[in-house]
Amino acid sequence: MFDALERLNPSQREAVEHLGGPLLVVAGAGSGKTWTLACRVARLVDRGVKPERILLLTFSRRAAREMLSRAERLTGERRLGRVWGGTFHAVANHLLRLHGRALGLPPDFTVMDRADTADLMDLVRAEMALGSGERRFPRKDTLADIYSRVVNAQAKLTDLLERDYPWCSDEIEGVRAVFDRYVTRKREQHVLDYDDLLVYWNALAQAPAARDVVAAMFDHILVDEYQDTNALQADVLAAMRPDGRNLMVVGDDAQAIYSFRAATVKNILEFPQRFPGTTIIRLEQNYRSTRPILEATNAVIALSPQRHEKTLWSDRASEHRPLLLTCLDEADQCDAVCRSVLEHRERGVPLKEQAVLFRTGHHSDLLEVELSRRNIPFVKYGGLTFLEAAHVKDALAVLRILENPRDEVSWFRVLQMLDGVGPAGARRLMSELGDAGGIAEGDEASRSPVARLLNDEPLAAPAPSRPELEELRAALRDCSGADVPTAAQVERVRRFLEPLLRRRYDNAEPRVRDLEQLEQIASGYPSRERFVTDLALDPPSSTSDLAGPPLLDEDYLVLSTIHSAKGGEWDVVHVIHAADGMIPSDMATGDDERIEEERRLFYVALTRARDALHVYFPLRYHRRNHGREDRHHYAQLTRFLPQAVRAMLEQRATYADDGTRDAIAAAAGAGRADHVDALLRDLWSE
DNA sequence: AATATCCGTATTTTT
DNA sequence: TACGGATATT
Repeated sequence: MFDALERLNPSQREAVEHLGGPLLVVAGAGSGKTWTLACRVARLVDRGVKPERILLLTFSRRAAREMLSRAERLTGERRLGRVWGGTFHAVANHLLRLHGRALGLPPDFTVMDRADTADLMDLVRAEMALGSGERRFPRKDTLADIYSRVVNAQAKLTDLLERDYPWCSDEIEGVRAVFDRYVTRKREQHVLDYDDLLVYWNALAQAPAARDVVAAMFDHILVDEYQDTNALQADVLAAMRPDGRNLMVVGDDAQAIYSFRAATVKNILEFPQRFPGTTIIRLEQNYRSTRPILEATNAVIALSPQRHEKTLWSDRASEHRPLLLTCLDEADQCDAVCRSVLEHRERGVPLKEQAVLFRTGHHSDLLEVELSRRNIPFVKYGGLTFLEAAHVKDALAVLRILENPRDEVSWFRVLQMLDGVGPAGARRLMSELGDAGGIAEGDEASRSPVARLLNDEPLAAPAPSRPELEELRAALRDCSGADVPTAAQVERVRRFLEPLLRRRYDNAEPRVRDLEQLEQIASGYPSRERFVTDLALDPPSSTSDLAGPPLLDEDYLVLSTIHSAKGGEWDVVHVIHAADGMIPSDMATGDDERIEEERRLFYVALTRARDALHVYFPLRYHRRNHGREDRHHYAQLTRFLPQAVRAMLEQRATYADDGTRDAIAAAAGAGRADHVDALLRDLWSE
């Protein structure tokens, strides 16, 4: 412990040792933030603070685990597992199961994920016949977006619609009505959405009866990645620690990349005003990257018009500048990445110490195919669609009606899987089940919809659905026994679903295998409740989470969306698709705010590199789903690498310098006039 | 009247 | 792949 403290620089040590008033640590990329937090936790315990009285709020459960295991290595104590570590949402879930009763919240609530939220919105939207008028009304995903932003930003609907959704402003009455009904419905059903978790925590921390109990549970609160928290989360913190005593937040406004989740850098910028007496510490020495890499990344963020009040420096000398590699097209880019990865491996950098980063999940599709072909193992973080696949949601819906028979969205889903049952039929069956008292008060156990199904009560189901309905009954019955392990329940549900999947899909095999995978995941859980809650709050974040342990001792390359790479670092980082339209994503090119967020995103990607940074730019993109095979268009290098920044990079191309290719390179990389010529050429090049 | 099915379109990032 | 809208089928 003592050793570790010696190795800290003075600012880091101050952050570790600070006691008393509120503390804001502005920690630049690679400035040893995680290490400092881990040291602080270790030091607090060393001083006699009980681990279970420390609350460590992080951006992901992975980050909490990582920090706590470092702290354990420091103190040599195993007890740090008792530190309350995790996301705001996961911590809220635990606190509300313990103390939610004080707010009249049933302790057996279930948690809805984003898709469920949208589905419930859609149910309400359809009931109120809002989609069928002659005017267009926001879709379910838009409604869910708006709702979530209003709650998380603690904004007025009117203002938010005007500012961020002007095309929906005219429908404000309808939107309001949908929200009202949506809230009523989820209350009746004992379900909480993500936003509710924070809202209720906030209420709990302010409720006269509960306030003292909940706030008094913790002696110290530490928050990581504070630049990516939202107004509601800041309110929760203020409610837990009105005077900011023993409250520490760490973050970097230059790395704010979650405004789409209503996060706001205001939280970190205005922290000192909100908590008077704040001590501010800046961590400006970068230990991660070599000097040439840091110079380039500093240059990238310097072009941001917002002020970032710090300058990072490094004393890690190196001759190697970051590489900007121009490739012919995506296939060429894949080839270049694979070759570079293997070269680095030959020179002693294991695959695990290398990462390929990209803007969106599917940017790695082609690369994944190529890696498999060349037998290079990899895991992918972010952009996973596993839980979004219809058949996985179907399976989970069955488990969820067992867990919470009032869960309307799940019922709706399950009933529609039956042959001949569509939205209208599902609605009718539900009211038939519900009328008997399922949703009403009273003797719930015997009258819930599940109970009625189990009791073989007759239902007016359409003829083709009858046999499947009987199968569903059998499956529910088998799963609701007293000691059926979670994995066995998933297995039973899979057996029920298999024939339905084969009926619905041409090639059901991969889907059935997905359900086997789900069974694998379930086998790690002690209860169905923990399983369904965890899938909502801490879904598998990587393909290795899905594959299970066998991969763990092997070496594998890391593929990750930039968002999921937050907080990570690797010896060698490959950033692919450095083209306008990819980064910045053409979904985000509307207003300056969003462009600036894309710039920070690019900055986050670049600053993950310790020793080597390679940026790849494909000149041509083939338009796949667009009829003709060899249609393509020329890309422009990302606007975040203008000439002044490029001068700090080593620029190369994958191809030999013959005239034609030079011309293409110039056209795509340089001025707009040339770009126009390239577009012209595109007209006859096919 | 309700469901199945086909076709074209548009697909960010995540608790 | 999911959806919205249209048409075909039960």
